[in-house]
Amino acid sequence: MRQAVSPGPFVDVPEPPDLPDPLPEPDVADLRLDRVMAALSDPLRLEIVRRLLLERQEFDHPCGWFGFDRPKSSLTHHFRALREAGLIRQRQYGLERRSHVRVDDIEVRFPGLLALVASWTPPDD
Amino acid sequence: MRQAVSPGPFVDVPEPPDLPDPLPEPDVADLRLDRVMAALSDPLRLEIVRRLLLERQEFDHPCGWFGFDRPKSSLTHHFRALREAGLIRQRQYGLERRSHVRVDDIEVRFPGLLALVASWTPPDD
DNA sequence: TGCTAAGTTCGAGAAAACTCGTACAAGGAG
DNA sequence: CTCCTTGTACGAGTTTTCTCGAACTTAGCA
Repeated sequence: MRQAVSPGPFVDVPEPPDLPDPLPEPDVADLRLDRVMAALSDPLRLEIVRRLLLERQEFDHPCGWFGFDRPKSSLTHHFRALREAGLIRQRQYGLERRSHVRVDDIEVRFPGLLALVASWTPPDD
Repeated sequence: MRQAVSPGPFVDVPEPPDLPDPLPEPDVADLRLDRVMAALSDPLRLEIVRRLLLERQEFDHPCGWFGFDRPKSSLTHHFRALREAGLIRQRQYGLERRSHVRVDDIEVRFPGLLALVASWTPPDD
């Protein structure tokens, strides 16, 4: 069923059971294109989603895995923006809060969008 | 050649020669995904692009054709945001300034993006 | 019992975007 | 010329977003 829903290049990695509950996030039916676009209008957030897509075979990545040179409170802000727009799902593992892209959900509602993000390259200026 | 570049459902309507020069706009190579996303993060602008796509067989549409109940200065603001992001091209015809989506350019740089906008429906709240 | 590490919450300052009124420019019809 | 229409430019007020420091929370470990 999962593959039938998302025939594109992005397929969710199957997850082991008994995971911690996801943090609050919008339901698939409540995803809004304008909100998603706004979340993806920031270069740092584009980079977060891009790298989550490229290295998605690894398990969910904690906030510090990206190596951004920003204060932790700034990162919290941007990850929350992505989660509240519905682009990523976050779960708490002990101290870490790990994230992954909601590939199936986004692909169903906005097919092809993640491919654009995956092929994005950060501006070099 | 044009069809080879853009095999998707969006193909530019051929334009008659001797058109007025377009207003200043970014070159195709300078289109930035984050800028385009920011331009499409506003519901009114999404609606503008959507309706330009749906009724693109008609000729370019002037600002007032949409019938938005907003001050003219607000509309100027939003149309300029779309043009500066590279989503629309604007030409001056006498008094009117007519707009159309840069379908080929966007489709080449961000394939599939316009399909998402075309199938968007404005929020009903 | 502390100590460290990951990340949050709060709040404030700065920057950007949105909205709109007003004044202005310029084409077209009479 | 005069009036009407389409739309711009400017500027101010408001709202949103971004950014970051400081204090706090919690898990794991020695």
